[in-house]
Amino acid sequence: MTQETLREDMMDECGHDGADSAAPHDTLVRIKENFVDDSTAVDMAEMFKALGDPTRVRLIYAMLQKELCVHDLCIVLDMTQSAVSHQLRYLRNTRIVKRKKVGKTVFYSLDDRHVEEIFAQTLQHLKHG
Amino acid sequence: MTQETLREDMMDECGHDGADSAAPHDTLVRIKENFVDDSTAVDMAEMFKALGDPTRVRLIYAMLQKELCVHDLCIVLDMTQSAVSHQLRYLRNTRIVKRKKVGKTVFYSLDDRHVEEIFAQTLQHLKHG
DNA sequence: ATTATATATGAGCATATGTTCATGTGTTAA
DNA sequence: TTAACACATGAACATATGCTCATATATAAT
Repeated sequence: MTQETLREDMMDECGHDGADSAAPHDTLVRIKENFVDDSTAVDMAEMFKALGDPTRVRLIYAMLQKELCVHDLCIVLDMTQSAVSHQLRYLRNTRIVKRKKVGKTVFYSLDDRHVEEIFAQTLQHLKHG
Repeated sequence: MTQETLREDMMDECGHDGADSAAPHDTLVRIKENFVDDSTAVDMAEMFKALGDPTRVRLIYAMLQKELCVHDLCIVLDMTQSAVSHQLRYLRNTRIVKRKKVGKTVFYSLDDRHVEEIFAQTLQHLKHG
């Protein structure tokens, strides 16, 4: 066995199991049973992916200070309106930001207070390293 | 002006400025001055990017429960050793996990307590939506 | 020494991502 | 109605990503 997928029904014959260099069978079974739901993992990954781009991080930072329209976000980030608009759509689809239309102007703001906490924790992590 | 980059020196002539539909000049200047360092935004984005994949989310979830060797992580995630190893390297390069070698076995564990908090906050965010 | 085990890694490939360019939609002003 | 403004969006293109396959390295067992 070199590269084929390891399946649950192989756990019994896995020579690794029980050796003191790896976790006992029961432990692995328990971890698998208590494991994250697949769709939850996907949802979390999508959330992080949404935060995983410098432009979007900067957009969020700007909106942390104040609700802003697209035009002003372009100025603050020094980027084209198209690029900013595309990224705002991304953040909107992920429900990270919300829109408020006033005349022909559209204001964007954060849709969730948790993002601020996530940012704070991440900054802590970066300082630690 | 349709698509060219908006620059700071354009803020004075920006007709948008001062209209009640957008932030006044001073506010934008202040936001730009207090703005995130570019390299900080990049670092944060890289951190989030590292968390922004279902496989890596699942790896982290497994290690939240217990330090585990590569072999056992393959079993828990039901993925090939190569795929898991590649992703572990990614997480290692981002300093999210650390290695501990015992004989020919390598144990991986989380290198930072903040990750747990970030995951908790993110779950809160997902529930809210 | 030879073989087996545990993990790491380079190359290749299909797909995803982020920006630009051009253009579309909706709203206000003249 | 026409023009101007604010924003949205599809197509295209270059780069990045995540997996597989084959193979390398390192340690242990025979």
